Amino acid sequence: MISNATRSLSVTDHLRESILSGGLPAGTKLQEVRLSEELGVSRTPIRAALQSLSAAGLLDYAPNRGYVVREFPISELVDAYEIRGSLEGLAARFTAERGLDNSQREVIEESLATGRNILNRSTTMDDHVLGIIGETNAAFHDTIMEASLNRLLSQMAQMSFQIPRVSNRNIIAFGLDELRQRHDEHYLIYEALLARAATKAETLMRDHVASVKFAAVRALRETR
Amino acid sequence: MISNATRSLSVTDHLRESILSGGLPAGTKLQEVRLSEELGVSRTPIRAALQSLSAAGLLDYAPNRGYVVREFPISELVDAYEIRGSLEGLAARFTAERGLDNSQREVIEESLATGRNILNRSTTMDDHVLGIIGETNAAFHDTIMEASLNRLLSQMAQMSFQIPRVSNRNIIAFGLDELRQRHDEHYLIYEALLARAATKAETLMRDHVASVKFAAVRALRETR
DNA sequence: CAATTTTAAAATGTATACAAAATTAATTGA
DNA sequence: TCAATTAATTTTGTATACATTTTAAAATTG
Repeated sequence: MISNATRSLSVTDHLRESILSGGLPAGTKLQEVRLSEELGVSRTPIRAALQSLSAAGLLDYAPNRGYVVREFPISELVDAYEIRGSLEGLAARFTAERGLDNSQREVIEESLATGRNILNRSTTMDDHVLGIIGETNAAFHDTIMEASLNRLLSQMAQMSFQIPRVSNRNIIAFGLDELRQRHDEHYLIYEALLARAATKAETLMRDHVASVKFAAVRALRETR
Repeated sequence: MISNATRSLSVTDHLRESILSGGLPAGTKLQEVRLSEELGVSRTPIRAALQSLSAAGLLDYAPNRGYVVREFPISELVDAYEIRGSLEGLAARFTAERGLDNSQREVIEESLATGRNILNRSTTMDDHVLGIIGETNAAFHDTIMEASLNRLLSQMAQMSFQIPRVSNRNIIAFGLDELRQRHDEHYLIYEALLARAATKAETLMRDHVASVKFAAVRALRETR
């Protein structure tokens, strides 16, 4: 199990992981005693975790009836990308208005350089490449979200990432060329941020996420 | 205390109310024993409530250090309206795409009629008028959010309402004429929804919320 | 036999006791 | 006196026992 400050937090991480990975499919009833026996802790941290995941939107809850892994209809999953586009667009706008500090610029520039390097060198798309791209992509998006200086926005973005398959780290496996296009868009967004062009940054970011959405929808169609 | 299915839920409602009303100002440390004595319940439901409000973004939490009522900088409050605008805009678009069912149309039409009536009859703005307008306004916005058929979106909108003073029920007290303008915008939005004009509905809704934002910002400036 | 009621089992909600961590107070030593 | 350390207190985290509600199984009745 993931190690954390408290058992409650560990259990929360563990269960979230199980749900997002599909180990606990939608509809699964999560019973406190069963889980406490399985994970070797008392009901107290289990209850805390269930409540937390319910607030995060991963579980359905009814008083006196407990928690159930909630269903994620495909339509909602597609919508989640639209929502992410709007939220990250807003984040880009706020960040353009407020500016990036030195350390934030550094992080973004490093993510751009690392991404550029691996995309130039690679001819095939293995797990290594996907892993690196996933990290640099997340660093880019997370930094902009952080620089927007808005907790509500960050919290909401966090929520949208808790929808299975909607995340900045899980790169949808489209071709290298497409990956390069997405990376070029990062450059353009960064330029707009440096130029403090708020509306442009917002539009570019929204369109960028929309492109990712198209790939995700295509991937979804193919796997089913 | 508010009556609910469980003590945990009652305590949650009670504390939320206290925070949003300003009874528990930002920075207040919420200690479990103290609250449990004050509210006459054990620590268990108190802990559940604190966790829930923390997930909702009203409290800051640190392991082994407890919960503190979080600060809401004015800038974040203004941003919250931008976020609301985007989210409700998306809701309008999804609803236009998916359509309203009969009962939803009924609710909206009744809210429009009730609002029209009271705005035509009234010459001054007392608490009665504000109460009715608040209700009809909330009914209008809530119904569209519900009709968007997207849980993530609804959940996020719910979050933005938990920021003090950002809510569809708390009408910012601008003049009757302005209230009439806002009400006319409701009509236009409803028309766009009926015509299934997705982009138009989204734009109208976003602009509508932006207008409310301007009034809110103005009101904030005056009260400080 | 089917439908309803009653009863038993199991699950969630709450209180409380104990453990561990953090905070505060007291003590020690320079 | 002041800093660092230690001890005491307070606060949060966890386990467990009991209460209440829900769910299921069994019994009853028409």
